[in-house]
Amino acid sequence: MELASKYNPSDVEGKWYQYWLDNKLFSSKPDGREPYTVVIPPPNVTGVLHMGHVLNETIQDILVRHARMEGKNACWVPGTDHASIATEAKVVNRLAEQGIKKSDLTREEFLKHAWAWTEEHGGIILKQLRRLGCSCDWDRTAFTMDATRSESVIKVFVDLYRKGLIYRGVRMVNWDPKALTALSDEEVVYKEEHTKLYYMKYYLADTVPADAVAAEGNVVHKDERGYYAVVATTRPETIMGDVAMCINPDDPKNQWLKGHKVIVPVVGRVIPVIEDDYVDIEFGTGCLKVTPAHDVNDYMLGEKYNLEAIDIFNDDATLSQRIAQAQQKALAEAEVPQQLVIALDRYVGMERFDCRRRIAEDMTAAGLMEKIEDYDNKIGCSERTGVPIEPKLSMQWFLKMQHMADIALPPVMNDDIQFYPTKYKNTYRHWLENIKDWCISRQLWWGHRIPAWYLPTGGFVVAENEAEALTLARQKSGNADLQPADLRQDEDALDTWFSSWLWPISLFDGIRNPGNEEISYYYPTADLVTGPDIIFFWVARMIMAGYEYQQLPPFRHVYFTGIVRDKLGRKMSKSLGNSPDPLDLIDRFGADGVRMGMMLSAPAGNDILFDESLCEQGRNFNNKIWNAFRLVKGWEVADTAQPEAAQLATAWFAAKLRLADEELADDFAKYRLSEALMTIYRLFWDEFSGWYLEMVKPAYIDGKPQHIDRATYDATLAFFEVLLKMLHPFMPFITEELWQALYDRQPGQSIMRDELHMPHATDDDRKLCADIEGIKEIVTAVRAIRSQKNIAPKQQLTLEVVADADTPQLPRGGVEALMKMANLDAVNTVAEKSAGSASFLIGTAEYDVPLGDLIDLDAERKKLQAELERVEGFLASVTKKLQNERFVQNAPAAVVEMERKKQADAEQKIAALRDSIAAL
RNA sequence: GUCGGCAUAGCUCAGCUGGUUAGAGUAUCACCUUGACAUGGUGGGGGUCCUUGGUUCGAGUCCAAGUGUCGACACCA
Repeated sequence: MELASKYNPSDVEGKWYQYWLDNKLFSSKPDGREPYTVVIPPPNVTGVLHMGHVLNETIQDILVRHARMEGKNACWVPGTDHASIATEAKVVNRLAEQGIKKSDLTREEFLKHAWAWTEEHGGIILKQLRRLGCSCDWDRTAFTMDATRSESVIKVFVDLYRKGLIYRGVRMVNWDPKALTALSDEEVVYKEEHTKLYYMKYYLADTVPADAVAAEGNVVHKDERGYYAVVATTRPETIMGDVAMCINPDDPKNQWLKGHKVIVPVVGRVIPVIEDDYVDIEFGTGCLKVTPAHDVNDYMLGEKYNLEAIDIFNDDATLSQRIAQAQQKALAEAEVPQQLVIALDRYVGMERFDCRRRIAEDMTAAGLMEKIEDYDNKIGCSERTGVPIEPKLSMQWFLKMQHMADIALPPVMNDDIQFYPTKYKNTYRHWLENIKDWCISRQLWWGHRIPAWYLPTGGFVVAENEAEALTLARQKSGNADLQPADLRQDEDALDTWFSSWLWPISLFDGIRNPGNEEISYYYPTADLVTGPDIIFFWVARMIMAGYEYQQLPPFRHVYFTGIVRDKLGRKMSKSLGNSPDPLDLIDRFGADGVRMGMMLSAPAGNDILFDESLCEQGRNFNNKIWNAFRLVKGWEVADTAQPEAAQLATAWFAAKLRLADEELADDFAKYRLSEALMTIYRLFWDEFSGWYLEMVKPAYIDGKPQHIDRATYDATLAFFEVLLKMLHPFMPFITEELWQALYDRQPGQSIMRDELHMPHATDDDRKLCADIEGIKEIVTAVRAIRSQKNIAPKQQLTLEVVADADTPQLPRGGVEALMKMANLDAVNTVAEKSAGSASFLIGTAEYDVPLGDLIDLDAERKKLQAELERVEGFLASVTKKLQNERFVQNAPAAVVEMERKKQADAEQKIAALRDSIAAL
């Protein structure tokens, strides 16, 4: 078999993926084995693969393939999310490009377009996951809006409503004026902005007695128009909704305002001054304008003091006609100076930020603005559309969360569900302890429509379908003649997360069909791999749903990945253009190379600084494996006796593999996947290729490679197979390719199903590995001498072992191995080191290499002198420790003993070094 | 503002319940066009473990304060 000297991933990756699919190697059915279940965090149905996915999906695939090779029944369920608001926004945009406005379409027409878009773009990302090698059970592919999932969502809504956990009511919600929908608190992100703080004049509407004004501590404003209070705000346009001014009753500056009335500038409405200790005396002037319709805290004040809420905006955050009406009403009720009033008609229909600019200008011109200052503020914006949200009073559906928090907090706190890294337990607890009700209705069409029907006479019923709704409606209204057409279904859809919180259950049909074989077998799932940014959106809510509907956690472990950043630490983003296209990377480095590049620096929970050079490292590793394979498969086998060196090498490497397996098991148990990969990387590159293969490799005689003995050959292939299996979860493609080529395989066989079970390592294994480490140290020392003296690797040298009671006995075959690895012609035991030789110490054992003319006495002396100084320094620190009585008294005997040994060894080394220097 | 994480080689990070004058990968330097692999081999250099105190016989590791940095949450109109 002729093999190219370079591994070419594109030749093999597509081939083996198809092979895995053809042979149904990813598919899982309940059986007697232990299940290992992972549900994918469903990507947006119309999304495309980005680096964050690559990280996330690679980790899942590693865990799944690892479990599969342990003999578990691994089941990784893929699927996509309908992403209500994001997808609807995309569809609206696309329609806009075609000149179609959403408002011109009926719900049915719009949904037709949305489904068309979904079918056109849906599933692209799932295809891309195949390029990455993901071993999902594709027959199970689900969608949050497919029939099973949709029915599950509706069933849960009805159930929660009937339990009294879902209610409908008017509340202050986060309104997205671009998407024209309410949002949950979690969908609001705060952005730092440079804004202005406007100080506006609110003139007194009545007379203040002179003594009240004169009282000490008051800060009084007065101009030719009279007395006025100053109110600071970032949103001057909202004065149109002002219904009160509020001061802190203990604020000395504003005592004179108590019990009076002020005039809202521009608007002309006369409003009372109320008192509440909510107001911060230190902020601004201590005077707060109260606009209950447009601020959460003002809403609270409005409730408390029974104030009217004047909604000044339309749904798209343009100024409503209502402001003009309210002004007319106000002006009719009280007489106010003309100069304080501007007719509000001019602002009607204006966009909110235009209005802010205009009203600030108008007020300044009218002398109603005291001053304007720069101000840094954090503005709540819609996570999806990016526009500032508008607090708005609105009728919505809510889920009561206290009960959910009560069932979801304990299991995480007591580690029934384990978080990696554990720091997220704090974040989780904090959120659950301060939880608010979840606004679950969205003014969108793309999503699960709320199963509530309104009766013609008022009131509503909640039911799983129209027929059931009709029955309930007839009962409720007492009108047995009620017809379907008399009922009107709620127009709103549910929050996307109201379907994804059921994902681990609904994927196994556990909502519609409780206790079925699949849900009983696969649930709880094993590991969830996701980003900490959706800990509240998704993780916490899945835990709630899990306990509410299965009385069990949805998963046992949560692995939080970090954010993928570029090598400068910047978040990858489209606008920065610093995000590589994963498919392009796969084309260039192979999927295995990209997976390795991703995993090399991805400790759980830390952000990862992604650098293409890591993929290059992955590709190089592939090439290394490939070439090791070429070497081994190129050997010609003969039935000759196994050399002692090879006997030793095979025994050693077998032990090494057992030890490595234990290390890997530990890494996997702790989810330290990048460390596991690094362990295998070094095992393959350094130990196997660098040491083992070099030890057993047949020599060349007269330019011809010798044959290898069968025992060594067989052992080597077996080692290779174990290494491939260890590596398979990380690099599925090359390991399959080589596993298939290593031995004759039956059709349909795969490394994926070739379980890896290693015997435990023993103390003998550890001893043998330590012995080999000793040999490696000697080899390295001889190589260093070559390097320093510029002696060609081909030139043979002689090693002398200075015999001594402490000189370690090399294991059988050790000398032979040593000679081969260090290219020695002999290893002689001597009583005294030769003159003109370079010497070195391994532990306390002394070795030297006679160099004849090549010896540079000066350099040698310098080297030995430096070493002597180092050891003397070391000895000094050890001796100091041992002279400290308190150390000898207090430290454990074993520690003291070890220090004594170090002292003795150091002394011995020093003596040997002095001898060597003298001998020069 | 409240809470939390992190700070170790140029870079990215290990370093477990304190106990060899601190390790890996990568980068860098020197040498090597050897017969699996130059996407390679061999060897080398590189660290006041953020600062200051404390506990201890002993601190990279534990405690406190500070500095820097990142994040979560809460926000002042």
